Amino acid sequence: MAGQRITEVLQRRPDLRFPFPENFAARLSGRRVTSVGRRAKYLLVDLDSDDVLIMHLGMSGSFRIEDEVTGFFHHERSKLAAHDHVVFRFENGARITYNDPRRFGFMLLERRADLPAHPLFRHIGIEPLGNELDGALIARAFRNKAAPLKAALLDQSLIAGLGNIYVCEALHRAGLSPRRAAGTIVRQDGKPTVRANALAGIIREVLQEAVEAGGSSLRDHRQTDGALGYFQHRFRVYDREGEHCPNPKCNGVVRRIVQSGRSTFFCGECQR
DNA sequence: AGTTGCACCTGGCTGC
DNA sequence: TGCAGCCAGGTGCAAC
Repeated sequence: MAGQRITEVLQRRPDLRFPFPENFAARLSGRRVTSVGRRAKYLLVDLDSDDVLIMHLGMSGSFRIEDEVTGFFHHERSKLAAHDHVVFRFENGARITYNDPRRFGFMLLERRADLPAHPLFRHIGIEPLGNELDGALIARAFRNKAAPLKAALLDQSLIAGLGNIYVCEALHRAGLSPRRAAGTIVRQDGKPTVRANALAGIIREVLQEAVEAGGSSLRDHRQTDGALGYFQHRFRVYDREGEHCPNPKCNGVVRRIVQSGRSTFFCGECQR
């Protein structure tokens, strides 16, 4: 998308999770994309109109990118699949289609200058792959927190971008129980501990490995070029209920429990 | 203020 | 083969 001009936008229903903005297609058509970025799990597409297209994939959203030069759609221009909700066409002939069976994703348009104060972003925490994440940050964020570590790590207002899979994986690697109160891995005075420092490093490590592996293909996740991600083969606990704990020094079995309505996979033996 | 639970949807899988 | 029940990568919001 970056650098390309949007020639046409097809919006096939009035809403996803939220209603589309007024005149959505018209505000995008003819605009050039100046840059593409991300904040937490929100995709940010900057336009030369000073609007920003904010997109979120929810649980089941995906983009299909078809290049007129190499793809087949040149000959099947109008072929749309079930749950194809938005189609962007570009000056260079490429087409990007947003598909989302559950429609938990959304698209919004906001003025660039309004983003920092926008309700979606105002309370968003730090980027886990940025420079701010370290033991000291975790110490500050988790100090006096009674909520379980699982909930604290999923809380986007503390660290922005960790989802259910990567929280489970990070806690296993760190040897920390998802049920332990978050405040118990930091000192009363808010100074970092060995555990907090280690957890910060492990969070980075898990995310970097997952990105390098192209993400985790559960049912239908693909990279934008259609390739499958393969981080799911490196899961140590996620979706591995009943399997032996992969920690070679541990005789435990991976368990599944439910915390705040979400599945948590962990080993009760080596995660304390 | 901090937490929890529900709601939003469709589809895939399991077990009867 | 059909159908009910459960589960799924997320997060805004109402209710405690």
